[in-house]
Amino acid sequence: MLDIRFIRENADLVKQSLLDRNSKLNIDEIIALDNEKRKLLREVEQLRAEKNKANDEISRLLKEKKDPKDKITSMKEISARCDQLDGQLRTIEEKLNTALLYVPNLVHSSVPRGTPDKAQIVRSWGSLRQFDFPPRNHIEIAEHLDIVDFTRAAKISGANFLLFKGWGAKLERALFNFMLDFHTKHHGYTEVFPPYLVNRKTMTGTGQLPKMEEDMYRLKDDDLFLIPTAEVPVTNIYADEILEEEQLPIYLTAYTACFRREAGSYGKDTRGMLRVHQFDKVELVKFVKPESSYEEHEKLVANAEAILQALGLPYRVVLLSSQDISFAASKCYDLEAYAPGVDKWLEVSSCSNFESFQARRANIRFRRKDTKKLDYVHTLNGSGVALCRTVIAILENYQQKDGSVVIPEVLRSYLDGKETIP
RNA sequence: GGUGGGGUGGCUGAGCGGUUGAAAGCGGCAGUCUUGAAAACUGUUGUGGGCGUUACGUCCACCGAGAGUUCGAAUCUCUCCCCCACCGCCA
Repeated sequence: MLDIRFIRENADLVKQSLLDRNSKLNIDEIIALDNEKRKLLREVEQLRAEKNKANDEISRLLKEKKDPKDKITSMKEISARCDQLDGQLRTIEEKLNTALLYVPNLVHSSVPRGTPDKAQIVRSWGSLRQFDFPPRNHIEIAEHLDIVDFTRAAKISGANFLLFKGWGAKLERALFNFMLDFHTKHHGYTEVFPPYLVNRKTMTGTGQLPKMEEDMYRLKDDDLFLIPTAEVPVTNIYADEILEEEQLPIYLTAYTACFRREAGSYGKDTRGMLRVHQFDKVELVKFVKPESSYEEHEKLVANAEAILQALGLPYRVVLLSSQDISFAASKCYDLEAYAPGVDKWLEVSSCSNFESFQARRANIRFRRKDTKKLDYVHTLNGSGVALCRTVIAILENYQQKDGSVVIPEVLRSYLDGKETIP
């Protein structure tokens, strides 16, 4: 969420940012609401001040054993007027607060403006493998090795669910174990294991609600939501808390399953393993001081890249354009691993700086040591990395002519020392 | 799910209709003392917001959340949420 005062004082800047995002949101309506709110607030507060004074008078009269009847009568009047105005004020405040929850974050100056094709490939790593046979795609490989059962997954849950089997299931487990170990050992992250079900407040804190409710799995009876990413529970760990400056930066990593309805995303990419309703992901979350958040962002991306490098998967780093970054983000890099079987660059990580957008919503602050003042932290997160598509990249990059798949070296200790599947 | 007890400032904890933003203690900060530190003593110490001639002043709000009673609510009533204990169920 943006600070209403900031919006009021920088209306043109906010409008330009909305244009850059191709958002149709009307900021003038919000500013008008804010003006109306402040006007009412002034009136209400004036009445309240009168009320307080009258109350002191009554109190004094009672103490002096005098009759406060006249005062009480006039106080009744003030009270009634106050209640009426207060009601109006509350209605406006509610409208304003709701409207503010729909305003996306400002776009950082380093983000290329324009449509998604304006994204910039910042760097690439690894070389694309030259095959001496036509590479198969991951579906063929997985079915041949009998490590994913698409048919039975559909039977027990529906389309776009996966059932990993045998070495497929083990590979999945090996991957997230390896990633968690890597980030905790080499990158200084603390591992957490959060709940998969979260409440409405938590979903609002990171920005999924109220705008994207349709994309979320929701348990109606309890008003709980299945997390679409560990970002949601992990970022909210410090909701409504005040951190000390010395505690920052805080680096957390978590493995969770992620659940996405992706309502309306039919068509391409839905077959097989590219877009599924449940997938595994290791997430990286940072809480940092505002002045260092862009530096921390670059480090976060490097942490995610290290995983792909360790796995030996060729990838590229893409700086998303203003119309492609998510609602809550100021700046975002995607990591795309190359999958030769489908001949595609697959998004396996998305690393964003949210600046104070989420911190403001979730009310995560810290106290500065020198000035003793409170300030919102900056939050960042990135996948480190998302499985499923990483599995695809591994299967397609490491496939052999005979149909087997070589296991990346770093994973072997997690797989009984095995070198190939089968 | 049932019964009982609770939710007050950074923390512990008093207050249970009228100068209570809230006692006291701890912690934090500043000072005195000290070669320095500790101890002791003294002072100080919340957050958010409105307005203005904006290093300041002033007003308003905030005692889990919301509604109600009342001239007036941290204090009384109701609803909800959360925590603790015990019971039930259970991996």
